[in-house]
Amino acid sequence: MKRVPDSTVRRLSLYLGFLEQLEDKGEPMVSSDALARLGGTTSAQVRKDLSIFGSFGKRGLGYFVPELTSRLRDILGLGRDWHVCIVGAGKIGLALAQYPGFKEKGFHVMALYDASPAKIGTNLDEIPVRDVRQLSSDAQREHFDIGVITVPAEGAQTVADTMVAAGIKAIMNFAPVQINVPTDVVTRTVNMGLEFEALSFALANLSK
Amino acid sequence: MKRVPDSTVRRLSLYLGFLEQLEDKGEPMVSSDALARLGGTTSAQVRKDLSIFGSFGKRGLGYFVPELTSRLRDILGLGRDWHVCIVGAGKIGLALAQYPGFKEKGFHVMALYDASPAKIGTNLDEIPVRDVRQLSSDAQREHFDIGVITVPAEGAQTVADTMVAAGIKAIMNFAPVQINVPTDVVTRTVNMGLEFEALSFALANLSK
DNA sequence: CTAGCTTTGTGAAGAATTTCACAAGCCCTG
DNA sequence: CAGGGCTTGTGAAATTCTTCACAAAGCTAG
Repeated sequence: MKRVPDSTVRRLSLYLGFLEQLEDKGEPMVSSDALARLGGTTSAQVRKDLSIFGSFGKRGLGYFVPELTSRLRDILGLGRDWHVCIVGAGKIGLALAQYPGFKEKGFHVMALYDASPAKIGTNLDEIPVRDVRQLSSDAQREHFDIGVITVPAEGAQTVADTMVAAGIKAIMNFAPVQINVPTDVVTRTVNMGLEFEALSFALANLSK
Repeated sequence: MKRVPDSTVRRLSLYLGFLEQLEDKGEPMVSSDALARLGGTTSAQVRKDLSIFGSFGKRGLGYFVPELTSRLRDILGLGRDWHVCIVGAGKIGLALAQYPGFKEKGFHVMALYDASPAKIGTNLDEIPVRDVRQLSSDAQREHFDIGVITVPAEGAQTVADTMVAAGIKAIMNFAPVQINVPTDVVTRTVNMGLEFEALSFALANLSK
């Protein structure tokens, strides 16, 4: 299969968002040009992005909204439910666990893990908070697909190692450090510090 | 001035993080190769990234850690303090306001804004929570450099419009929608949904 | 059924970014 | 001070990603 640029995957997610809105409004068709305008890109880009996976449109007409929506869901692997565990029941961990758009997309937070005795044993909207030392054994039994790391920088690599050992193949890292994992494990790091520094750079260079 | 690729800015932030660690450890020098390994890239890439802004190294030796650290801080605009306001005192807004690495980098959260009467008037670690209707007048007086949007999708564009009208030139958007602003205003959207969908895509296509 | 309008799908061209590869420069040793 | 060992800085090549441009195909009207 052809290599898919990361930027294409990002845009497909965006298109899917717009398509879902259009579907709610009952729009039957959409053109690549309309999608492009919503997503801040060009119609050629939209068509190229889609063409990697097949040709889903009708010439002269555009794309059927429900069909394209469902195709994109499939492509992005959103047709099924993913089992998620979050390690680190701090501010960000809890915010994520309660994020409503999350479950809607099929990401089910099965459990939170933490090291603090004060938190272990409590519940957050039906989601149990467990001892992080249980993670290893739980992961085997509960088949977590995605592990989310929301612990401070120092603990991130240890948590990642535990997740890898437990057979988790996809890790979302919110700790502000690089984590190392085997090549068969996918990671994404969301580093808010980086985003703010990019803004700072842009501000500092506005007039140049 | 030469156009700077977004990917380069990202990497510079990463390098800066590593340099700060090296500085704490008291390392006097670092090579492009060492930085590359820490950041998961190549030494040529590191040198190209830096070469956009000048030549900071010594051939045969590498880079002086304190000097390069300070140069990168300057380049990224981290030499000064930025005044930040956060609109939306929900889970994510509060988590951000309390994020410790934030103030260290010079991003000072001056105020939180919300529409809920229950929250308005309270304080969070010395940060006041104010009525969102005050934002416009406060922004003029307090010279916010950066506005952060952490309200639900529906309200994001309105908040962005208010920020633009108040003269804010940089907006960080955590709402899962595109926001439109004039070209002289910089925005970055952090869309966690998108990140998770990228993971989902990778998982769904692992074996292919 | 034909003409005219529209929009897709896609090679080819163009632009941007990354990688290569090597001369230039610095340090150390003898 | 000459030679060997390193590492930077940077044009040139290679690769990746985006934009262009147009033939192919569908729909509508007459």
